[in-house]
Amino acid sequence: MESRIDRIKKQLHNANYKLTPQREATVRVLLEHEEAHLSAEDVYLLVKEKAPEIGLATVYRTLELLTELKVVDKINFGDGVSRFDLRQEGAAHFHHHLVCIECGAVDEIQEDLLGDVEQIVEDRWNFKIKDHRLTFHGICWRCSDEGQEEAERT
Amino acid sequence: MESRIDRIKKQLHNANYKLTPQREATVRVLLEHEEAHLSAEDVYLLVKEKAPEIGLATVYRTLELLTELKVVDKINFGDGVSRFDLRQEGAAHFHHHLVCIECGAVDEIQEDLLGDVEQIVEDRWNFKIKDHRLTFHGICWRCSDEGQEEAERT
DNA sequence: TTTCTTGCAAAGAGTTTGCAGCTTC
DNA sequence: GAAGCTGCAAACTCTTTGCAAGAAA
Repeated sequence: MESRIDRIKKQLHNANYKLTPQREATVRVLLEHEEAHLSAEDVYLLVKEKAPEIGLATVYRTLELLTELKVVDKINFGDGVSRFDLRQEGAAHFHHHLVCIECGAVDEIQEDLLGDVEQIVEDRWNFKIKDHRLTFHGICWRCSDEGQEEAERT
Repeated sequence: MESRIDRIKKQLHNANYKLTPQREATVRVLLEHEEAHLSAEDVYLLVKEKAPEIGLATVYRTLELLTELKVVDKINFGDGVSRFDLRQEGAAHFHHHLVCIECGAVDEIQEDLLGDVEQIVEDRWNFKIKDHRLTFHGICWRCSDEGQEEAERT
């Protein structure tokens, strides 16, 4: 069976790029931290653990490349850094995020909840949708549970 | 009748801030360019036309203040700059955006299209929604009207 | 060889901060 | 006169770029 990294390798080759050791190390870090929403700096530090000679610029260049090939999505939660998310294979659209304003946790919603909404937007605004970004800000289940337990305990 | 700027002035006073000439000039620029999604630099240049002595830092500080008071929303379309949007008065939620990947235009959708979706998210993920950000990326009506040949050539 | 890729350091862009002077109450 | 606010310049953070050296086809 073909592994995920093999398929990414093919995608690179198809676009005339090589899967160098540095690029492979970067991709592996992304695969090993799929739901972590890592910043470039995060990725750099993690790659460095295995391949200490790598430079930050290479990580940036690799992430840019992967974004271009739509292997990852570059996202921005408004905290000043770009974060990178592996795109689900075969996913037509980008997944959604739940950002907790209490603890900062970011959860993912893989389901596409926007089918109807997109239809409306395309028809009513005559806008051909290629992708979307949907983020909810609020209180996650962990934080609202915590409050409750604490309330119950006392 | 009470003007919009009066209401903003009150909001400031309630939070123990003053509406200084510099702050007023900044707010006026925002009011005069409501759908423009101005960056801090844009605002600075526009304010400068009327009040040339103003400093960029003051504009940044004012925008930060207005964001804190929820008079404006700080948004980010992934192009490296923060943009500032006056919040509709009385709007429970933030409006949505259509970003054209051809020409870069940003249109607004004031309607709240997410009622059903939010209900699902709150129930299924046990997440208390406070706000949301929804942006569609695609081709706007202007570009699909005029740029058809170019799109087909590639 | 020729082309692509890398690491380093420097540069760049956007934003924030320290501080002395100025307003306002 | 204390507190808040401003303009300026310097500092800071994140990201990109120039370049010489290295790896791969």
